[in-house]
Amino acid sequence: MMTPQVITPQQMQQILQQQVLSPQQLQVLLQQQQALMLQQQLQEFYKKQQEQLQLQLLQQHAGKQPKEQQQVATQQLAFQQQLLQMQQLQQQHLLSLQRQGLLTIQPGQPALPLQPLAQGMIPTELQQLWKEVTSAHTTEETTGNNHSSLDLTTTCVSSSAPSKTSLIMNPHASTNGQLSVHTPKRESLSHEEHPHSHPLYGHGVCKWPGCEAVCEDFQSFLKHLNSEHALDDRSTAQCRVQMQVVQQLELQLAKDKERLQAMMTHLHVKSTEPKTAPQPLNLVSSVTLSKSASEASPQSLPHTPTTPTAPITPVTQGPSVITTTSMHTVGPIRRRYSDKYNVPISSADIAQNQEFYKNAEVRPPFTYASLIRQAILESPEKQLTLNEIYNWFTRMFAYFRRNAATWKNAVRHNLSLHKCFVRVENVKGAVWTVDEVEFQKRRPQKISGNPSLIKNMQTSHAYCTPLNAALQASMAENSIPLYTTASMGNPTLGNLASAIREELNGAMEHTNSNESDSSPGRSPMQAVHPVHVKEEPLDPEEAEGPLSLVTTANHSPDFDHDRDYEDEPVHEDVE
DNA sequence: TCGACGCTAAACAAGT
DNA sequence: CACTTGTTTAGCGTCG
Repeated sequence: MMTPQVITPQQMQQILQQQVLSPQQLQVLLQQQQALMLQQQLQEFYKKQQEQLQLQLLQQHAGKQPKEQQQVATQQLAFQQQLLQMQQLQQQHLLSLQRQGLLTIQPGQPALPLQPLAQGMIPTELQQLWKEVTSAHTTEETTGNNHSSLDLTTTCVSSSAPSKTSLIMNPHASTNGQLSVHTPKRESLSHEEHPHSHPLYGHGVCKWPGCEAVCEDFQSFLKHLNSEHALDDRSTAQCRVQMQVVQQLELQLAKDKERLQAMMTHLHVKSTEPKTAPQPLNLVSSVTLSKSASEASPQSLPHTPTTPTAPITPVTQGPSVITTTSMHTVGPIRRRYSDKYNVPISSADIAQNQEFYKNAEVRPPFTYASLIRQAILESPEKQLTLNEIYNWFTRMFAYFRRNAATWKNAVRHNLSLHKCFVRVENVKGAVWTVDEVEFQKRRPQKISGNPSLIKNMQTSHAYCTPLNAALQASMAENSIPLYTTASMGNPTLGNLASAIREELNGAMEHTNSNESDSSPGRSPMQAVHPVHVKEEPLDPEEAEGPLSLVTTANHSPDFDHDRDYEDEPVHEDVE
């Protein structure tokens, strides 16, 4: 961690899951990783550019036209300068990274960024080539620079490769017109309208990449711009770098937008359809509810939209972009996914999607255990009677308003079977609580202890934007794979993420305040002592783990009103 | 192939 | 007796 290296996603996962780092450290780590990635990208770009230049030189080697000798000379010089400037640029970038504390470069550390320039680029050789070639040098490099120096700032970034970007954008621009807005014309217009809101000028500083020169006012900035960032080779090189950056970002954005669009389309169809198509495949066929309903019906029934948390892509399908949505066609996959990640649905998560589940007879992608746990944890006392659990199910999910015998049986079965559900004898009968120790105990083991599982997690998310480190830790803890930045674009995913964050915040507060919140010592486990404990002999490790209730602070007030505690007597006399 | 896991079905017991 | 609650077993499918 001291010596910055781009760590593998797996390593990142491990770090996150083992939680050996504090959130702050994680954040720093993430930023460092980003910086390093950027650095590597730059290097690659430089390499590419060099290769391109060489290629150009070679290609034009045959058809040399001894013309414009003067131009050749100047361009040759410019070329050399460009090399120098690129090196400078790299160093500047590195410096800025160092300045931000994102990168620490040891003195002895090999100068990463300078290598690509040095290798494969023998100046004399190139000069030779250049000499022979440059006459016909009408590459895009020059065509792209046919702007006034003042113009350059905007044209380079946004319009120097308009064909390319627009090509990328086209398919998506139509989906939501935001991208089409991003045209050079508009930008330059906006500059004219707001002359003092130059994108390269802000907070009295020139925002030219790697510059950061202080400019008292806008006029001095303009002067600086014209003098320091005139149309020269350095600016050109920098511009190209910026172009590359922008293109990559746009590409990424385009991908994400496409994904988002597909998801939204998918969800929209889903959320409206269910009502109009009541039980297309007769879910009521009493028996084999799950098989008929969740596996067969989806063909006509909307697939569960809840894929939100479905980051895994077990099904190899054509439209890779929408893998998460299409995987719902098969019930078992949903099941598998949900139980594997043991999705701890937070109140907020359900709240975000509650309308959908309430109205659409779509099977929620959560296991019974998860749902039961959620139901219990949502209750103020963190305990529910069986009937209350039933009510929660039917209230929250339209899907559970039919085939009661089946899923109720499943609920009872789960309650009895899973150690994490503890039956507690109460004044007015028995209530069910969640043994968080038990519940939390297993999942981390599952994940952290099983490398293959880690491997299976989507690897890219290790480089996601600096998410709240705590959030990531929470995700890891909850066995929820981290999401890529792309995935975060998904509204439902976002919901989940925010829900987790919310949950975590609550948990944090909970721990920080040392349970000194509204109900001190009101832990259900303390409130009533279980009279019935599942025969499971207590594992020695079971008692350990002060994390017990920490992650359960997901009680959402949003749902309090919704709960129908006919008679919530469980205001047990706790003290 | 095997074990773990979840879901469903069903039998059974005890209590209301 | 019917119903609810709770336990347990069995079979099946999926996944790693």
